[in-house]
Amino acid sequence: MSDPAVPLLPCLCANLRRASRALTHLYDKSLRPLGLQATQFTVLQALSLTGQIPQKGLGRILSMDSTTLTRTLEILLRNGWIAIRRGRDRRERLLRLSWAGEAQLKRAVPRWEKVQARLRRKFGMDGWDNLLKLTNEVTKVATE
Amino acid sequence: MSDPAVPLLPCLCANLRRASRALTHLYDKSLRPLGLQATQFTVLQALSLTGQIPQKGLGRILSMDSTTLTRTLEILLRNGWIAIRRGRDRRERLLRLSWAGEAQLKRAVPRWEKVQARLRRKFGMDGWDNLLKLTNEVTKVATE
DNA sequence: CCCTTAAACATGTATATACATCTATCTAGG
DNA sequence: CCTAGATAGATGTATATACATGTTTAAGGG
Repeated sequence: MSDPAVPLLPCLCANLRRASRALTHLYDKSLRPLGLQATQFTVLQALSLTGQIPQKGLGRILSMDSTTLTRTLEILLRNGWIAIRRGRDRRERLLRLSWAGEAQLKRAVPRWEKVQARLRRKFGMDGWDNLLKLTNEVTKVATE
Repeated sequence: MSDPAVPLLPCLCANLRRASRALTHLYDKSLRPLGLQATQFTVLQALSLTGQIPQKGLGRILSMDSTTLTRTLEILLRNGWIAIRRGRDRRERLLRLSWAGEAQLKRAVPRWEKVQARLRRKFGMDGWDNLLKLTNEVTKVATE
């Protein structure tokens, strides 16, 4: 009781990173049968929402360094889940889901929904919305 | 306006990971002059709070795989910031801060406090407490 | 005491992440 | 047109992260 399994850490970053590790574990476990990691799923889902988009733009949306994205896109490309072409600005790479990528996303979504639903149940509607809102706020504040 | 720079993502994991990346960036920037990463600072601070503790126990507190910790501890050891000895149970490694580690932590704390204070100002007391509580809750729920 | 099983940690491998630096391309002045 | 500066992305390097697997030690049952 005085020695909880998950003690509150004094550092917001430490708390958030720990939560991120723990939560990612859940999503990863659920997606593992499809050979997908949470990050990869996120990119596929984001591409599905945005449609064709330059790498830089996707990086901004995900608050992810463009060079980090380069490595993840390499994996998605290797698996045939995305297609890349040069933009009119020939420095840009325009990204989009491939057919196989859409199919993979479609396979993944039910599993993802199950995890989401389970967590929504555990947190309650209010806790859930609060969480989304607050984490979004963190990103905004940290990005300014 | 209809295309915010930081759109709310439908996936809790994606939101949390994004916030984690953005927030880590702040802490890392602040600690960089000391050659410390946020994760390393977290381990030093945790060791300062717990005192001597086996690797497994530290992993549990941080919701971090023990093998992940092995690699981070390697870095801390290389820098002379921690000391490791075998436990009575000779499988265990008992971790503690070294003198240099305490000194390094002491150098880092003022920078860390500045970031924390700045964020606390931005979120307000309530938002701050809420954030700590909620992220802690996420860890608990995801760990069950 | 021996054997089986389990626990703690190490190691190999793959991905996630970002910084420093480099190349190619674009843009704005002249 | 040309050049200087800025931007998009690639590459090298280091750390963060976890899984599968291997090694050592402990604990328990015969």
